[in-house]
Amino acid sequence: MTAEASDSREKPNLAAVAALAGVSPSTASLAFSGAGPVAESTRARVFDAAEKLNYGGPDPRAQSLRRGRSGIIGVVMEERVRDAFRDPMNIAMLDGLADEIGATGSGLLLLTETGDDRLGFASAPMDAVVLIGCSTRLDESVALLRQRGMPIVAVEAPHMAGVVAIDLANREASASVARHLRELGHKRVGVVTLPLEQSHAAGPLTPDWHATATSEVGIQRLLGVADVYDEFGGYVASTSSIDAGIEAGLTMLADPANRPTAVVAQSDLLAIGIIRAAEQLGLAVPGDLSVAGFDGARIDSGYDLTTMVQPAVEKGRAAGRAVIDMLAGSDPTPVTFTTEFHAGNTTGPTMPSRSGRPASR
Amino acid sequence: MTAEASDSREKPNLAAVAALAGVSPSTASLAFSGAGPVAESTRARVFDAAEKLNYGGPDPRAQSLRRGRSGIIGVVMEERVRDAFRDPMNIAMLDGLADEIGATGSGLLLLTETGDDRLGFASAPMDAVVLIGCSTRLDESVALLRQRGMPIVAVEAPHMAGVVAIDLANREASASVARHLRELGHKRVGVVTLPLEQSHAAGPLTPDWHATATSEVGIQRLLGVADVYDEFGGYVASTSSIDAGIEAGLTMLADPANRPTAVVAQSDLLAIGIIRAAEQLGLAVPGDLSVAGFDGARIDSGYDLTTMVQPAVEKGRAAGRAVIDMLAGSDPTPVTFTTEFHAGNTTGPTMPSRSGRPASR
DNA sequence: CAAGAAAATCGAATCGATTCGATCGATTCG
DNA sequence: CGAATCGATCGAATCGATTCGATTTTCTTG
Repeated sequence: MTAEASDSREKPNLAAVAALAGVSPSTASLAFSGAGPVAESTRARVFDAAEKLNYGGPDPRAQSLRRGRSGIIGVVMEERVRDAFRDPMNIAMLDGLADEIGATGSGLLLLTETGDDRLGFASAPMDAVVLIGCSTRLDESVALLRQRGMPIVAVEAPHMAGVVAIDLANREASASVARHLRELGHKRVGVVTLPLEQSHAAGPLTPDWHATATSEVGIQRLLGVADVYDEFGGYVASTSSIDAGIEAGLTMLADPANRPTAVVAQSDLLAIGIIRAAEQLGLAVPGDLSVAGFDGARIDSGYDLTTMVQPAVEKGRAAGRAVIDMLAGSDPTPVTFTTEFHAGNTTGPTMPSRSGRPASR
Repeated sequence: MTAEASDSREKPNLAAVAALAGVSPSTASLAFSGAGPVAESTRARVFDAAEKLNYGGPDPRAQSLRRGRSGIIGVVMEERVRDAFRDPMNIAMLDGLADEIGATGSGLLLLTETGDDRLGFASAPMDAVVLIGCSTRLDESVALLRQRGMPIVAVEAPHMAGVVAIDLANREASASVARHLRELGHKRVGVVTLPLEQSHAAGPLTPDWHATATSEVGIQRLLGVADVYDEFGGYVASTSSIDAGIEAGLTMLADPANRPTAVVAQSDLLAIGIIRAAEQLGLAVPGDLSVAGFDGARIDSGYDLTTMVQPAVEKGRAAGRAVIDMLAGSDPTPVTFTTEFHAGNTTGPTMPSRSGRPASR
């Protein structure tokens, strides 16, 4: 009986197609996948049957179970989508990642770690995971993933066993900027950092920041400045954005008697914000205040920002390649990228006779 | 024999855990999923066994086959990641989408339609697909998806049967801006459009644009201007970015004798670019040139841009809700959002005595 | 104390495909 | 002409879990 051939209500499966075409399911599978030898006439018959039944090809869910691969790479970002994508560095990294991953036919699954998702995101059918800009708060989830044998690549995260690290020489880079400012004669510098803790609370940098900070990037860049300056003021921004930079700037620069002559921002967005704040307060950049950034984001702002240019797209690429290597069975070597100093027009020598007395003792 | 209990090389599965715990696989499944009644002692035994075997919980691949759901929503964007995320509107939509989708425990699979991926992306294990800013070039892929019974939601795309549409009243919005400029006395206006064809080639708007254009958004916004002005010059930008706007501006404003007094840009990024171009050419905004944008992106530029504010996040949210509805079995009603006019300081009345004679005949 | 209800557990079918080894013809070669 | 080969196709096992209906155990209650 061919009764089931015209059963047009249920979703058709490969077996139904095979039955209609008069071949075995295995042959039909071969016809679709292209692997293995199938006679042209048979192939045609299978495709005809598929079209007749409105069959759209093998179910990816079943394929991924059988093959043990889903063709999906998870990308975990700490923040919500809106914030994560406001940062040009994240986008650049994602771009590089998408480039490499896309070439293998896989897709990127966006896993923003909002609230209670923490435990849940480990249950998505992915082949590997890339951690981008994540602090340590992911410990449990990562442990779960690793236990499952899932390849994990982390970009600029604290090192963890079994996790391939793609790093940036943040400390050295930050020290370079600090040295640049010292050479220009700056004695009083302020640092505006990326969020250091998962609370993302803004406020002055306290002396005991080291005890509570969890953000690897922020910590390293702070240490870089500390390598050059014994003392410096600081402000922790709530996020990497121009607005957060303005807020930080307005706070740091508020008191004329106690104002730094140079500010090191841990991102270009923050730096632009600080410049905006300076403008609002009537300070000239770099005349009254030098501002240096970090990233090399080339933000349209009317200034040529002094900054450390980091190869963000390359970082993403490297992460992608690491994932591909791991899925192929080989274990990739961790990579550490370096930055390049870019001298712009937002930093300059200290004015000899500006504020009364030099501040550092 | 309990020989297989200590087989520590292969990845453990639920059956192995159940065996070690001395229960049936079905009970073990119940213990993990939480559905169904399981005695506390049994649950503990199962979890112990799982830990002993290093079992990380049910395999998502198998779950998605059995359940028929993968917990993954595909997001198709026409451009590559880098370009797509440069546009604040895309990010805002994605944010709203992620918000709604994330609440259901699903994730977003980024499908940038680069090159030959066209056929491939239909084979990812997703439960539904959201098309964001896509032209008609996706026809084949969409047909394939629809054939497979996959729910499809399209934001501002040409309407297609079986695809839920989330729309914006682009034409009316664009007409509003045009009317605003007419009321200010502008006779010669220029339009800078988003890419109209998939080639993304930049260049002057030709009279026969209507014949080849495929980008719904660009078309509608052009028609809106045409509803108010019989004649206008135009330039097609290569993408929605400040740089593309600068390029367009420099071209359009190059010839002083044949220069519009007002420019309508189809995005805020383009508008900012045009203002920058005007500045470069020594034109004052809005003194010599009025510029209006579209989106309400609130880009930091020193200007308060006259623009149409669109609810981008809400659009994303609506798309998310539509997806959720469809997956729940009900069919959502299409939504059309409207924009709100924002009068900024980049548009103003025409100078009575600027260029010799009014241009339109 | 027996009967019925509720709770806990189990067996077996199922989701939809892939893939390895076996089978069956047809062709080729010695 | 018999044997070896190659191409095409098929059977059956497998991937790893979920879930429905059935069975057993436990707790009430008349």
